[in-house]
Amino acid sequence: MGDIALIGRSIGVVANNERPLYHRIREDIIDGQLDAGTRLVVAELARRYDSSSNPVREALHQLQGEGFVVISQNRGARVRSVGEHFARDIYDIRALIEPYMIRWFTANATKAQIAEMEAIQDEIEQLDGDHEAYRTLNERFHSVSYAGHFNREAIDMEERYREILFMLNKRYPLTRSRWAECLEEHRGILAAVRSRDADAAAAFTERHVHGACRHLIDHIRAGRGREKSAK
Amino acid sequence: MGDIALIGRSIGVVANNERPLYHRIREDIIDGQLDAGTRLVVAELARRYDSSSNPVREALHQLQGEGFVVISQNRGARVRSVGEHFARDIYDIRALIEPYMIRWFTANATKAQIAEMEAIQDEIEQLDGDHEAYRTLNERFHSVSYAGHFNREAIDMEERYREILFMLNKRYPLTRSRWAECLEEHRGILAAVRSRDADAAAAFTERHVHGACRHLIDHIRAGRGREKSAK
DNA sequence: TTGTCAACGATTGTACGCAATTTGAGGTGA
DNA sequence: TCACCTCAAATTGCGTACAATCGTTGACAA
Repeated sequence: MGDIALIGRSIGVVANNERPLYHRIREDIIDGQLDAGTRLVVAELARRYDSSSNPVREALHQLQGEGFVVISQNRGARVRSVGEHFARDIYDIRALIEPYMIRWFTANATKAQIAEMEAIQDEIEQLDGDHEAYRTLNERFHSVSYAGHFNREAIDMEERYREILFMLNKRYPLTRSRWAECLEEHRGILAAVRSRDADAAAAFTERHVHGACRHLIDHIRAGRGREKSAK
Repeated sequence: MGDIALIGRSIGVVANNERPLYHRIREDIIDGQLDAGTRLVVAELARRYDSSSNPVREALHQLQGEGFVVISQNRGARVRSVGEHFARDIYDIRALIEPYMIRWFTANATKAQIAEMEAIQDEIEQLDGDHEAYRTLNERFHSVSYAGHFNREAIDMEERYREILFMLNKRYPLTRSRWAECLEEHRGILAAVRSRDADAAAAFTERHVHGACRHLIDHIRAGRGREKSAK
């Protein structure tokens, strides 16, 4: 077996087949490797991911379809930059979807699922200012309740929006007061789920989303204020 | 200058530049030229739209991102087939989004917009069983209230879902009873908007969506029943 | 009838050439 | 100094060809 040829080939194959190019670019956008507004030059990306232009173009078009990328005629692709408006629009939608989803969860959750949520919440309670850990656990907390929902379209939408907002939120720290609110809201959700009170669960969830929205927008505005004064 | 070459070239250019390939395929999917489940073979489409494989591939990937097409690894693309489940999932989401949008419209509609809605509703009232016309006017009726909304993401989502459901609903006629319900619901929405009663407008809108959902699903089930007995 | 396997069709990735467009740099003139 | 023009480089978008790979199909044998 031609070792060298195989090695050369397999490096390429491994790098390419590891995962679809589309996923890799998407992840790099979400975790900030490619941050908002960055130009996405086809030739560059092809080199970067050790691929060629066709797969890159296809991935970019798909990402445009999902809203992560904006392609303009003859001007190429850019990572979608999420401004205050867009963020508020998305949170508005989440404020409708999440209560809808938690309602079903409240009615259908198994004891094991509830126990899992409680375990995660316990971990969160014991956290002490570690934002990174909080974001991860918060994600897990909510995904317990949404992952099993019957409405796959809603799940996918939620995921997309969560990812988009994730890459925006990462830039801003959680204030102490918001942290406290989050704990409060989580406790409220848990209590409601335990007692199978769908209305209460929905109400707490809506508060949770609106709270997150206000928190983010305050930070964006503060950030813009600082930018302006720096000028 | 090689005339023949130029002619060959210019025909291609004219046909291609009419509109982006992506739009043309999307429209053909929505209005049923390419119906659900159809295989989308790249070479075929390239011929059909007088283009080449690269643009087709890109268009298909973008359409996948938007949910109109499903691409499976090494098995090619198909027009997404919308089953009962998916339809209900989408209607569930619309039942959240549309009331949200009508609320804003109720608070912010200009007199001219309300008058426009009334004019469209008058036309609908005078219709007599013409389903085709009803669908068009119904679309216009609702687009008056949604097109001006501040939440662009919600508008785009609504439009996508409406198009997906449009291509499904087209296969089934409107029953007399559903027709009557629709008129009733429209009148309710109009009255609520006129009196700036957001809650009422939202309630009627939600009923409108749920009614449409039930109507469609009944037809799908009836259709399946007929298929089975035909076997 | 069932299972195997080879041929075929289609997708997927790669490569190259060419036209059209955008963009930025530099020069010109008011 | 500033507006405006020109031009060249960079990049996109499209067309084409081709190799590798995967799924499917259908013939054939057990």
